[in-house]
Amino acid sequence: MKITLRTIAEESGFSITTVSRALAGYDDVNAETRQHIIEIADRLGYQPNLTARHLRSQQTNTIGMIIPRTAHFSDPFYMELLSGVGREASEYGYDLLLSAQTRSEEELNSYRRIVGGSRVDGIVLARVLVNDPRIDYLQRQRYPFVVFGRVESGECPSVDVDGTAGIRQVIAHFVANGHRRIGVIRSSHALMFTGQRYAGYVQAMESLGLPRVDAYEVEGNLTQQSGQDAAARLLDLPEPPTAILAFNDLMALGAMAAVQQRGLTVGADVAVAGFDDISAAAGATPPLTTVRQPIHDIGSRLASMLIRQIQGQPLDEFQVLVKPELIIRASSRRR
Amino acid sequence: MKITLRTIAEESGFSITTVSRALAGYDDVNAETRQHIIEIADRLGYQPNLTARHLRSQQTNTIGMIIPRTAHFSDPFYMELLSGVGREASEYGYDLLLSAQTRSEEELNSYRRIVGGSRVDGIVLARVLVNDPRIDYLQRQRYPFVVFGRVESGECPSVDVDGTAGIRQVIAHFVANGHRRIGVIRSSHALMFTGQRYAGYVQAMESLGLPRVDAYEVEGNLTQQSGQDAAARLLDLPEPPTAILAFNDLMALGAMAAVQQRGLTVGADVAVAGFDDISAAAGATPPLTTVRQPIHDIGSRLASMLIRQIQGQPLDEFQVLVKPELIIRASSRRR
DNA sequence: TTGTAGGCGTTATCAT
DNA sequence: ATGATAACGCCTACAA
Repeated sequence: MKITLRTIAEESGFSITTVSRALAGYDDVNAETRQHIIEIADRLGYQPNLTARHLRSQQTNTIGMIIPRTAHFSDPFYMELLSGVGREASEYGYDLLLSAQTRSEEELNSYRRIVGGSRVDGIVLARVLVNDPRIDYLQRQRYPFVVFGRVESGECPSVDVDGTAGIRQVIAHFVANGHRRIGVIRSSHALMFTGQRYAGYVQAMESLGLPRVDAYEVEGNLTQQSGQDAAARLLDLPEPPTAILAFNDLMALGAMAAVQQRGLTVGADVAVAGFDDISAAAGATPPLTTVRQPIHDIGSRLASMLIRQIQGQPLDEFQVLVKPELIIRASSRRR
Repeated sequence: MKITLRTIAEESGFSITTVSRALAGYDDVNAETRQHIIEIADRLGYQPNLTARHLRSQQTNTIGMIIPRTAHFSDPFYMELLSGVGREASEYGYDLLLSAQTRSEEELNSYRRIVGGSRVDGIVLARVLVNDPRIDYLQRQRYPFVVFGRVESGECPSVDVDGTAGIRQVIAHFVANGHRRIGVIRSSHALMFTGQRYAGYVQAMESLGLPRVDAYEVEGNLTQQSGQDAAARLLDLPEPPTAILAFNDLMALGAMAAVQQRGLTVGADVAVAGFDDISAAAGATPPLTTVRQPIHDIGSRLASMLIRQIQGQPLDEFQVLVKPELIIRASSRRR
């Protein structure tokens, strides 16, 4: 049977009000009374009903993350982000609510349900789209949220990595290693970060005086499989690229698989590089050259920005831009 | 401003009750009335307050996992389990609440808070201890929960891997490769699975006629660092083991590092094997021989068992035992 | 077909 | 120092 304030009130003979205040530590309660009440509460193992408390206080001490169905639950990017967010949230005494769309649900509806339903106090958003309807929605609702990425229109707290600079570094590295035919497996232009990374590609090619070849540019959907398929198309070209740059690590790992499937050696025959530095990147065979974004730390940073915002504290920095770091590993070295 | 049933009631001129029933699809509402109400609800973007609904219905459509502080949030074991649990939960339309202890909190208190506070409808438990106080607590509360692992006393739904058989296979594999001096980095005997895996070790050594040497047996705490330290102690012995078996992959990876730090070659000079097959295992250099437990799938299985239990459906199997599989990779092959 | 009333468990306000 | 009352937003007997 559930122990509520009422149980303790009846057991002790005091009113629910007094019990509530005694347990909350208010000082307008007789010391003996409090003692007595606390004793009973302990004996009965009272735990306040959090749902009721949340309803009453209109806050949940919980922040939320919604995992898109496309990313599945095992996308390492989300998992690392998650671990950073969760870690920091727990420092603040917040719980983390994870929600995935139910089978038939539209993604935006998940947000409506969770946000409109006051299920959490704030939301962490990742993989921002160009003209992201989720952001429109959250802004209109004036709901606390933070973004992994960047939002041009309007201000919302965000942390992003300079994808343009990151990709420029990769291309420069390729070229320094003698590559001139560079293939790109980019992500959809619907994604915000694609534009930034693509700009890095364009800038680098121009400043290095290399022509951009249409056929060297293919699109993947961020999964490993899509990277493998995309790389296969590149390698099937009459004059295939000698270096392949994928816009995330998962696709880069797929590209390595495609290269190896053709009996070619990654690094020696075809250089491959990615973006993210998920933990599988360092462990791959050969280890993957990539642009490191400290996903875990960014997650922590986002969580603390979000919680500060929820608690009405001022943010020291509103839009954080992290410098990415090029991690050169064997996948882009001529053996 | 928040849109509630009341808002719609006022806007439409009907009572809150009628609005509630119209939106819930009850058929004792005039078709026109319903139409009208739905229209207003849509226009205002009404979303039911989930906290209120949960309080009223006494259930949250949420299952919980509590991450122990010792494991941190980035322990790959928990992350993989999490992804399995989350995936399946979303199939059932359940959300997943993650909670870590707050700084000073005892682990059991996290359970008291979440469970006693009716924050979730059920709990997934991992890393069971011998005489686990959490299980005592949950059983006394008659709270729905499932366990990754095994519980001897009493019945609770669980999924476990046959650790004894798994470890026996590893030892047999070592011996078949000519190893006779076998070091073991085991986990604490406070953990339930340690006993099972240790039994596998003892059985294998006896049946193969090898003596167990006290000095070849060291303890780690499941982290990579502890594995590295433990392996260092083994390698410092006058007659160090030629094969090292760690009770989880993270410690095995640490052991590989220790071996390599001494300028020895993993596989050729010292064989190393682990347990779990976390994704980093296949990616390690060299790839790690390990006993595979399908953590992700087990997580899914657990979630579905838990939710069925919550919904009062009968379970087809109560205590599931999964056969583990020995995955032989380069870390245990003589080059 | 619609509305009134009560309660889920908590906390805040206002009397006493 | 203590208690009665109301409210958070929802749902559901029961009454009309």
